[in-house]
Amino acid sequence: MPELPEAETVRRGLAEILAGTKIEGLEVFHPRTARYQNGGSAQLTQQLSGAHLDAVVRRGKFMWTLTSNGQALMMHLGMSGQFRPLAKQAGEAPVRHERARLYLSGGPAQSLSFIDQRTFGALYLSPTANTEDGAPAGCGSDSLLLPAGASHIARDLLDPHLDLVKVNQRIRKSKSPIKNVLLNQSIISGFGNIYADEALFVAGVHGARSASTLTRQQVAQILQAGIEIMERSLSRGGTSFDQLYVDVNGSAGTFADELLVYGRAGQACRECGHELSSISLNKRSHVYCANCQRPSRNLK
DNA sequence: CGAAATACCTGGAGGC
DNA sequence: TGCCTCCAGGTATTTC
Ligand SMILES: [Zn+2]
Repeated sequence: MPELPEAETVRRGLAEILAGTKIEGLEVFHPRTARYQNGGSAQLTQQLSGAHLDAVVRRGKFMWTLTSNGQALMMHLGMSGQFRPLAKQAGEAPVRHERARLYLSGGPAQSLSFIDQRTFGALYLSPTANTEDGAPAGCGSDSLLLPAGASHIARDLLDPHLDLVKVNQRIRKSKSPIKNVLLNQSIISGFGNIYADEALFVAGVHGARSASTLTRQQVAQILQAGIEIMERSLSRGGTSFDQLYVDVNGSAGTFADELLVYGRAGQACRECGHELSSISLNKRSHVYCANCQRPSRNLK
């Protein structure tokens, strides 16, 4: 499931494939992939044809590239999106789960396939505006132009312009379970179910605890754990838990075997040996160690 | 406004 | 072997 490290791995691959190229054509094989596009796949195809592409930028799990018509081409992986340069010719039948295909010139790839089993991913054009804080919109470019489609997304933990002090305060204003707050992309972006569980475990905080009951130091520990885990995962190409995630070369990430709690319910805690528990939080599973992560207060 | 519930989608896994 | 139900999850939308 693509979260920040997986999105950044893909962004780096996409940057080499897309930056400086021209879109010669576009085919959309599944209308849901263009569901956020005004006018749907017909408009997307029409407006992208002939467009020149700039750098590939990422904020949280949202990626985009600025186009020569003044918009941003948004590219979101959803939970199973993959971008693959498969050297397809126009008219060639789509491969399994291929939802859209770009035809390119001026770069290393003649085509780029968007493959997305669960169709939670999306391609669409969005207008842009300068960031309010005057800093670059995201990772991958110095441009301040932030797409409207990502304007509600907070800066992420690997963004040098993230204000950790303000984020810490904002998190502790919420009475919601801390894990729900971490998953709220308008407060802090980049976390998904995997890295939220991992960061909470490392910080020794139970995900069901109300964020407002946590100390500034505890929230700082969670955020610092998130930074370190995401950086380590990124250095290993991300987490390929179930093969739905691969990079632009089709390679899986290798961080899955370093996960401490995600997907390990019922197994022994790698810190203390206690059997890991799982509860439902926000309709998502939360795996934790009842010994290392106390529901109320915690002293390790 | 914040926050919670709901819908979307597909295929793997498990029960019978 | 086939059919059924449950589960996974990022995000936009709806509801309160
Ligand atoms: Zn433990």
